[in-house]
Amino acid sequence: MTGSKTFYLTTPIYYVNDVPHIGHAYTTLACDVLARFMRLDGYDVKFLTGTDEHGQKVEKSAMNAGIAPQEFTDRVSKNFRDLVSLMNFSNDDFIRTTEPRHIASVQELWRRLESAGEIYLGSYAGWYSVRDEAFYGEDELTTSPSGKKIAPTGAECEWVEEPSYFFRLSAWQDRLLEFYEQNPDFIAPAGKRNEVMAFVKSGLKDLSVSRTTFKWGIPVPGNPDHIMYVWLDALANYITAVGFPDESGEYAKYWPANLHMVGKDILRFHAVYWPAFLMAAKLAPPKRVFAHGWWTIEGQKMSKSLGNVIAPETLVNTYGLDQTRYFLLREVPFGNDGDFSHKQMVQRINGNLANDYGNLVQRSLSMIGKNCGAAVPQPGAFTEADDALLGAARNLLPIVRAEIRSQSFHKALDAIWAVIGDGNRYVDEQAPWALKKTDPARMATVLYVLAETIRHLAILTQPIMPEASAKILDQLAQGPEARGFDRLGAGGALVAGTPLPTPQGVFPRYVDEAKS
RNA sequence: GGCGGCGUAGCUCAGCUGGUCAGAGCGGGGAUCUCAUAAGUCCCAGGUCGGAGGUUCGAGUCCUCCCGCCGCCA
Repeated sequence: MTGSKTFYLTTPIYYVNDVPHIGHAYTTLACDVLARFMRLDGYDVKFLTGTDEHGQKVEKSAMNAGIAPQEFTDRVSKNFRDLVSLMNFSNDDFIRTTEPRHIASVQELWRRLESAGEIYLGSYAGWYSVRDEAFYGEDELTTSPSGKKIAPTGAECEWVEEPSYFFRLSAWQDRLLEFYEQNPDFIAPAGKRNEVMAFVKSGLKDLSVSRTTFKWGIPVPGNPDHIMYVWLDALANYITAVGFPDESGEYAKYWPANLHMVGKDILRFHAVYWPAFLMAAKLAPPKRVFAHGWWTIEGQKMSKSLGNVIAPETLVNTYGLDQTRYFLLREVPFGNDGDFSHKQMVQRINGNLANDYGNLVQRSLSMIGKNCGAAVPQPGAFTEADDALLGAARNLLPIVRAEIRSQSFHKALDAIWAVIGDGNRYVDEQAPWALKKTDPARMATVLYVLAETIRHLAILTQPIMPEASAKILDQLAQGPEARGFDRLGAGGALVAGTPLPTPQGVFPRYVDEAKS
């Protein structure tokens, strides 16, 4: 699988203290589907995910748990590694920001920024609330009767000044705008791109990139009183994972990244700060950042207080793994916010998966099993209808490829499902059960066309639903070597006479227990 | 407050540079095949395309204003 075509994509590194929820699963799922697709399409793919393990809050949580920060993160980062196996993610690496490779990488990045004159030592001053651990702007504060400054949260603030290193972000405003202009696909969706550009146009201030108020982080080279700003630390994981500061090897092969997938809340860091850091360090910026949306649950925002946070495990256990993967990418145009509801999930499972896809496979394969000696039937000459269906199936790859590459997963699925619909219509029109008595040879041709169509569908649904698609391909006696996209089209066509196993249902209907 | 977006059939939404653009899916109603997971297929929605003006031979599709949502920024 080594070739000149490479594709490097990343999820954000997840804040290690979080408990994985549907949002984390969604982000990584989108990347997983893209990664699997590109691999099947012949690319040399590197797919990275991981955990962000530094910062004051981690330090405190560890203290509360009565253990050292490293031990604490070792423990909780497992939650995210478990998510990988739960969701059948195919990442090639799992990075943790506490790893030595990362510390070396970030410190080298710092040195390059510093030697390029992009970092200077100044002081960070402002109204600080110890209780909130946050700075507030003068205009956000109110004054109490006793003359104290009060934050919107009601916390008392004090004026503090601490030495801090700054990154000359203000100097990058014009170059960033130029970069956005020259790379119109750098930020997606388009609406988000406009927001980012408006933000940059409104003026950038130099960015504080070190703190002296906590210790759990990566020390600034040459001045260990300072701990690096968490985002500088976190963002650099993307180059750490390809071997930076070694710029040969994987770095040369994979960098710049083809895609950073992020939630919309962290777009600014990836679309403004990150390219600025990289360009300032004379490194190439990534090619694209995609900001996806949020999920609500049954119409309500997910929140701990409402108690409606959905664990990915719950979804998988309730509805099935591939069903969950399918739903998340089919239900909502990728990039938009979406709502998860039990009703819609059941609708998708029973309508799209069981009735449309599953049933097409089952009715076709079962007729072959019963009427064609459990082997791939011998086709005769193809009719116009046969060619139409086969043509639709064989033309799917370029359509699906274009959609997947632009992260329009829902459109890719729409295109595949259009052919599934064609397939079901074809069965009705050709009525092979009637041909069985009148024209067995024609029946064999019809069933062959169906099997060959299903082969295409199953190969193409592998990235979204790896397990279910594999089951279908098993039933067509297509081994692992016959499942790449290079086998799509007439060249990889099923060979008549190939013995087939007894077909089994792949997408069971979901029956609501409450109603039965 | 500034900038941007949105408001199209019950629901979720497609509709690029103005003239088959009044559509799809789901729900709902009706018909039908019987191979299949009580699955499939076919037909039916008369929605002033948020409101009011304007440009044009002609506007969901462009302009202005208003109303209602949402995002980003301050």
